[in-house]
Amino acid sequence: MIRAYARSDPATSLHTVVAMIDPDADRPVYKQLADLVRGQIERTDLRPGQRIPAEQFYVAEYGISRDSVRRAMASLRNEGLIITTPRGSRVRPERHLAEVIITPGTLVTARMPTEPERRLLAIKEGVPVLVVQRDQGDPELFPADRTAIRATGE
Amino acid sequence: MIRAYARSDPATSLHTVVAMIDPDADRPVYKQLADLVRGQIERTDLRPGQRIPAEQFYVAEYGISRDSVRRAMASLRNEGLIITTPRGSRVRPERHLAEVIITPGTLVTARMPTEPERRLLAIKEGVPVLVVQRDQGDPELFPADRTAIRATGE
DNA sequence: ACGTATTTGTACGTATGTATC
DNA sequence: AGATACATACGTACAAATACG
Repeated sequence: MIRAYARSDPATSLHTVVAMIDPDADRPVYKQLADLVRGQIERTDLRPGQRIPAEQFYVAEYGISRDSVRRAMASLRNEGLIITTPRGSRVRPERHLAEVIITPGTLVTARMPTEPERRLLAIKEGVPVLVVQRDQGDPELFPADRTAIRATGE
Repeated sequence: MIRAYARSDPATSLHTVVAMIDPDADRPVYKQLADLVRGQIERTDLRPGQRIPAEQFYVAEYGISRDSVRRAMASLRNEGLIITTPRGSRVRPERHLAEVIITPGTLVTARMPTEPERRLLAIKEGVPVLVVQRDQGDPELFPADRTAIRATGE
């Protein structure tokens, strides 16, 4: 259960329900914040491409440490839900997937790229690679945020 | 380039080449350590299933902070290279993949599971899910460390 | 059964660097 | 130049889980 309190803004007379974070809960603070922001993304309260509040916002809003905020954001990055740059974080934009055709016999797996592979292939955190092993040759790697695999009859 | 120094152990008369970490290098300390351990895993100096030294070992060995060690290990976890429990970390054991057969038309993508999905499906950090979208029905999820997709003619 | 040691997990603090607006 | 925001890196403290004597 997510705790909340109601807040009124005297300037706008708007009432807002603000989720709370309970430092004494069983779930760690940083996971509570991750859950909260993940929920906002899944409900599209935060839409693809939209800016996510700065770390300091969450520090001030919930009275938690920057460390906890950063660990929450790291979780969301690793889930592929947000993208972070030194200018801030955004909800990951909608994916446009190019299709790669595979023929019968082809084997497909997925794994996370190593950090050097990420740099080499310009892959963001939280994005797996599809590993396509065709009958003979070496496995080919495709970033999963740009690629879908389509099976054909021949 | 990884810097190193030679060390002699008077008790055993063994000479060892020990990699070093340069706090003044362009590459961050924690990435240098991640590179170092990743290399040991790729060269199978550290084998699948084998115990990885405790955080304190790296703190003492390289004179870096626990924070840096933990961030290096977090990187390797997110790359799916190691598994960490409250008792320590190990090189991820060899995968045994069950094959899932797909017929022509089927679409396959991959993404990282959310943290709640991970708990639900008992998926470890650094393991993507394969998303199999058959002609009609809902997408099915398969943990990529237990599943390979095989395309067939019909 | 019980305490102890080991190891990772969480959470706070501080400081400084870097990139961008 | 200054403000903003994230990145790195050091420190501390205590909690939780597990293995062992």
